[in-house]
Amino acid sequence: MPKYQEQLNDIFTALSDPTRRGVITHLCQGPKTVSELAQPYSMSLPSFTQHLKVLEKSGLVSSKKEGRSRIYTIAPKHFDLADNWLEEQRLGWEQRLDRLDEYLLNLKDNMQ
Amino acid sequence: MPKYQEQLNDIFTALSDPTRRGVITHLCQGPKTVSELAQPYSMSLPSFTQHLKVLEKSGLVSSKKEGRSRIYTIAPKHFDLADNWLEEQRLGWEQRLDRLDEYLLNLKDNMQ
DNA sequence: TTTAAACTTAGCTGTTTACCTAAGTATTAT
DNA sequence: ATAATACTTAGGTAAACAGCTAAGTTTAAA
Repeated sequence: MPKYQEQLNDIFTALSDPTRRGVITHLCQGPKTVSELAQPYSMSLPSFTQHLKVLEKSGLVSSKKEGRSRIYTIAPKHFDLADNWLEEQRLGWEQRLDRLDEYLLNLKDNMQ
Repeated sequence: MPKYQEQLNDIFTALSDPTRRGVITHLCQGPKTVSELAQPYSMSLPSFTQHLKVLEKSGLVSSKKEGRSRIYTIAPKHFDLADNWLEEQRLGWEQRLDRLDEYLLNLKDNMQ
């Protein structure tokens, strides 16, 4: 499978879970440690860090270790991949609808 | 779980598979039957129609039976949910970066 | 130098997902 | 009426996912 497709798989998989979307929303307010991120959720830490790994694999966030904490940061660049894919689809059907419009307008003209 | 969150779950899950993204891209060219959609994929029909069900559950496509065929159509409105969520996150961190910029500018001014 | 904090690793369980084959139903063509 | 087309349903398997507890490691504080 092409790398681009795998990236989209990972990104959309990462976004398909409410806990992970929540983490992203929190990270938009700035970098945070694992325990800061985990605090709002009633989930064991190992379960929670699994979600963080899924997010990091997708490239939507990155992390680095500082002392005994790990700090997560949002990685805006990877959002563009998701955005762009959605935008391309939209472009596809809009072009199609434009052609359809044109066709219908021609049809109307020819009927007068 | 709130309905909006479940919708996002379903939409991003639907988009997390390359076969399903492919179907969406094909449907952007106009409505198609199950067998037209299935034709490019080397997969059993029951496996393929399962993907179509996932897509339909997400609301990204809709279908109706016509004779012995089922015709699938893209449902643009539901793309906005995904788009909007991504846009909101982007807004979140951009506002934060703006505040940070302002802060740093002030800092610089006060140092002169 | 012990103790506490902040993760991390290992290993287990139930559920969902992605595929398959085989057989069934409904509609259309002959 | 028969046969072919276009799905649909039923049921099975292997792998991935989301959660858990218990036990480890590394770093910082007392």
